[in-house]
Amino acid sequence: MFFALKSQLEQLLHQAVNGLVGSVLATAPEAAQISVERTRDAQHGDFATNIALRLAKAARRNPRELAQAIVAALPTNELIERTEVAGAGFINFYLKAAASTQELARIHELGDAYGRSTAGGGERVLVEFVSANPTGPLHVGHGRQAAYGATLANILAATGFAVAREYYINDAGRQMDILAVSTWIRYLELCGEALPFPTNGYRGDYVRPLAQQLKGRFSERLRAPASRVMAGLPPDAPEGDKEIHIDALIERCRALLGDAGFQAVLGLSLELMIADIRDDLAGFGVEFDRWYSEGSLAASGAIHRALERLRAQQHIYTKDGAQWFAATQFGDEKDRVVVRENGVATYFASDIAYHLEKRERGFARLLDVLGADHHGYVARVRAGLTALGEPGDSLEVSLIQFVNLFRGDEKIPMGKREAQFVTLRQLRGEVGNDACRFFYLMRSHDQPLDFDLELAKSRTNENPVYYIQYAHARVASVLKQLNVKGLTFDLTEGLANATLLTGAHEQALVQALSRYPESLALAAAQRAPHTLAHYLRDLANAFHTYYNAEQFIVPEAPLRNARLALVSAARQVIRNGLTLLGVSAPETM
RNA sequence: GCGCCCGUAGCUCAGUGGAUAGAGCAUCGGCCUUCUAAGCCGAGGGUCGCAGGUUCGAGUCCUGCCGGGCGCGCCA
Repeated sequence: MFFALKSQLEQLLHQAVNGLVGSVLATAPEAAQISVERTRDAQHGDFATNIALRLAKAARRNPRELAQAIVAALPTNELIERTEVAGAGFINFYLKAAASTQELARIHELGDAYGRSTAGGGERVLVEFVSANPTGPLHVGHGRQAAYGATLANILAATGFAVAREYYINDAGRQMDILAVSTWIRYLELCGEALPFPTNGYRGDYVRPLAQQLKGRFSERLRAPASRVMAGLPPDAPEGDKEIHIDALIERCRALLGDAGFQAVLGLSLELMIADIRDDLAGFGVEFDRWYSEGSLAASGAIHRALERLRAQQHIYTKDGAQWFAATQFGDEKDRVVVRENGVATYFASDIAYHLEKRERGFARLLDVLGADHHGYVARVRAGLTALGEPGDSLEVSLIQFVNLFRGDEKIPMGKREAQFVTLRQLRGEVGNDACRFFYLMRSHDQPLDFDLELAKSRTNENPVYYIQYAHARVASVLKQLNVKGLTFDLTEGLANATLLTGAHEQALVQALSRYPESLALAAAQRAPHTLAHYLRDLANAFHTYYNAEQFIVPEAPLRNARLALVSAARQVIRNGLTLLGVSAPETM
């Protein structure tokens, strides 16, 4: 069984502290309190714990005195060189060189699996992300959600959770009707009809190919004369109301095409939009286990069942002709409509049913990745789950702040209308997947992101993504040079001579490598992929510093192999980390 | 008005209640005859928005204020 250095020390500390219960300590402290941390300054050793400071008050002891007692109770261990009590009552751990060599051997032994853990205990987690309406192509904001969700799912899977990735398709409701009408109007134009495009329709160019496909499949069988389409319709904006106008247009479309015809237009539009989104995400390295249709919830009766359960618990009441869920009783700020006056269930009703269904499928933890503008939604969905008897904390939401695109100093407007550069596909095409994923991930998700296209495209030292990839490529290049010189790398000899790696840069690099499992665990626990990006930057820095300070391919075989064992371990860890981020680890650059 | 997120170096941002607050960029000065200079080394640069509070200890937790972003539909 593999344990990271940090958890090995924590186990020792755990034993020591529990050994003092009954004598020095009255009661055993919570396990979470017993932790060790990396020191910031080598003066304080490799790891340190503040446990004595935390327990001093309850134990009615001087912190330093308590620290001494804990140190005395610490089991001996082959990793620890010495311990000391320092400052206000910290316990500092100094590790033996053997700890470094042991870690180096582990990296080579475990390879791609180095850093992985079973911390999640196989808990089933459903990560739902992107879930953008299929009424248009994905934009740069969705890209950030895609990068975050996919990477978080990777990180959770690597730390022992049973992860499923899901995209919820909002394929029911009025927005889809509007898409269908938009396609149809463009289709009529292709057929030669002249008619105004509705103000509230989807005006983007992406609708035209949908119309072309429609015409290819149905020829002119769905054609209606413009005069019949427009006859007697309430006026569009600016004279009239654009909402009333488009609703009337939807009804006219249904009347002229019949339900089957309308469904054909809608179905094809939806199918093509989803295909486009799926293709875009796949091209971005983002795959889902399931694409879940909102419409299927109504069809399967899931919405009806969820509402019946709420009704049975007396959590639904009628007011103004609509049915309301008493969300305020479960922590929401106001009650919410679940069935409108016209008898149609709301989007929120679908969402309750969907989240309930996720729980029924056996997911212990529901992790929703949403745009920051959806934050008002969290309380009501949680209220719904709670009312249905599900634990409120089984739902966890990561809110992803907005993306501002810049070209140098110039901000690119993101208006829906004629914004010239808004889609994820265009962004990927311009800056490339690697820079794209990395830029999305290098900032904390709860911080708005300024995405500078010039910077992301630049192949210079200003661009952080290449810095990490370059470290990886450099190792590959060193090993290539080795072959050119007619030498081979003997890993066994390298590991056997790892004690030769005593230089400051070598120690720093080993230390950076051994932090990887901790970094991964932290990224998982905090749902914070950006911490992994920062870690990889630090690791690359330790490598580049070493690279510039020492020659690896030296004449003496033992030292050469030891150094190659070290740098190839660095290559392995960089690759492991970049893979989780969805960034490639190139052999050459 | 209410709710959520945020305020840290000139700029963009890290910073799981812990020891002297850190990176990158920008600025200035060094390093290629040597495994890829997309690299390395060094220097300067801070009232962690403001004011209280909790704590042995606060950039981090609590309250208030100031400033910014987002949200408050029988839309999705």
